[in-house]
Amino acid sequence: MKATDMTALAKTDDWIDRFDGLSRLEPALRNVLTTRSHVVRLPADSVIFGPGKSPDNLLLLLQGTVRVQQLAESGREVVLYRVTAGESCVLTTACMLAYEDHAAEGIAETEIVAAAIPRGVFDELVASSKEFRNFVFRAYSRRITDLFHVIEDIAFRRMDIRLAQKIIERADTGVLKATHAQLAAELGTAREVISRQLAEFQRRGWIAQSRGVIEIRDCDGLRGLAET
Amino acid sequence: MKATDMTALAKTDDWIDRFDGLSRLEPALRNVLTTRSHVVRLPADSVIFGPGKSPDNLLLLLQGTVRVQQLAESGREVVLYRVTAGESCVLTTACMLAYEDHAAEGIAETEIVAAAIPRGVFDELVASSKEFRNFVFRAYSRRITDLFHVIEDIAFRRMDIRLAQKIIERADTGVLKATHAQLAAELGTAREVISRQLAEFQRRGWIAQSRGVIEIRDCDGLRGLAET
DNA sequence: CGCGATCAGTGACCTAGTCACACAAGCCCC
DNA sequence: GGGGCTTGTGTGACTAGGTCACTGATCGCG
Repeated sequence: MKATDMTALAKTDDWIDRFDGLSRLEPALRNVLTTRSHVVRLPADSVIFGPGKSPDNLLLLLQGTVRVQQLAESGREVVLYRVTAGESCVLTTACMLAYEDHAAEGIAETEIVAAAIPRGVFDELVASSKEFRNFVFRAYSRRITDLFHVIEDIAFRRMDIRLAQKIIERADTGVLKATHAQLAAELGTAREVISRQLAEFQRRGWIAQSRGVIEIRDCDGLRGLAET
Repeated sequence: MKATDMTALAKTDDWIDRFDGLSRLEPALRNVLTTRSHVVRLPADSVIFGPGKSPDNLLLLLQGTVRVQQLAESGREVVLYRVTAGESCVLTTACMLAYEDHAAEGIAETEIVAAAIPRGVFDELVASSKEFRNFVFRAYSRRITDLFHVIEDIAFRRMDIRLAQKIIERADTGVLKATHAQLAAELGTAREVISRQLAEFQRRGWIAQSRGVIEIRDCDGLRGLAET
């Protein structure tokens, strides 16, 4: 489905059903959602929020993915989680709406289409609908679980294992388009570390590499490591 | 103020004012809170929640502190944040209420006194009060900010700096009672690393050590490192 | 006093992150 | 199609941090 189709779809209330938990909203509230939220389209690489730029809408992603990452002064970064179509950005929104400027930012990885719920409407829905509250708290819960997982990974897991997992996770058709530097930012490490690990994976025949591209040659080999 | 006093206090609605944002609750809602929540006292080292043990009350801490930490299979751990008197445990509660069992647990560091708000009352208050909603979302925000900070620390900061900060932060009167193993768990590292760093701090005359006790001798020295 | 439990110190070794490079591949633009 | 630029990758030497297998020190307690 193309973005233009989504824009049309958003005029009806059908898109609500893409969001786990919102499908059971009472008709009146569906109406509130659809009439008082608007659809936005943003090009790839847009900064959705970031230091000094907090959103005042709750975004429900209809299409595309948003990457949320943490930046350090040193220039290093680490990806915290991704928001995909059918998910909401509650955490960061509510987080922003109240507190200090922190060093996390959300970036559109692809062109995105989203329903933007103004803060007032959000508040109204939270007040009037148990379903919506469940939706919101469930979304929070999911993100926080993700964060816990990230912390566990960074603090306790070996780089080679994390890298193997990441390659498997992000290589659609056995091919992953990413530079070593991008993978390093993804995992919160240095580029050289990735280069060395990938060289080892290649030596073992698990992958083949060329500039900006990693091709999986032996998925079982990778998986064997990843599941250690 | 002793715990017994707090128990008495909790019978009036005064304790509400200890919680940032709840002080502006309308009288009717204050009443809901005080009549339908009960005060609990738990001894030090109680497990408030953990794998396989999710709370069904929202706790508002009146006295004591709760440590929330992440456990790894390897046995290593890391402290995520602490909940202190006048704060709530929203994050973990709401987190638990919805999703999978994860590897975080909350432990009473001291004897604690808390107001326990049943899930139903929580839901009712979120629905009926803008103040309460703000309170909840602000609490979330704070915790998430803490988590972001933890991630930044673990991923990008040097151990010696983190250790120096932790010592300053947790040494009340210039003295910190903690074993090397406890500090290691606090920072998510290994005991040996802490031992070596502390030996170095001692060599520089910043601290003095004895079994289970660290005494600050030159706070400026420590601070100089911590603020690097 | 003697004994077990807990706490701290140490050396050898491995993994990860840093620094300073060299080199290679694509890209543009005459 | 040969310069020059930018971006991506490879490498060696070094430091920081984590693991393992110990030893010795200290404490509590019967």
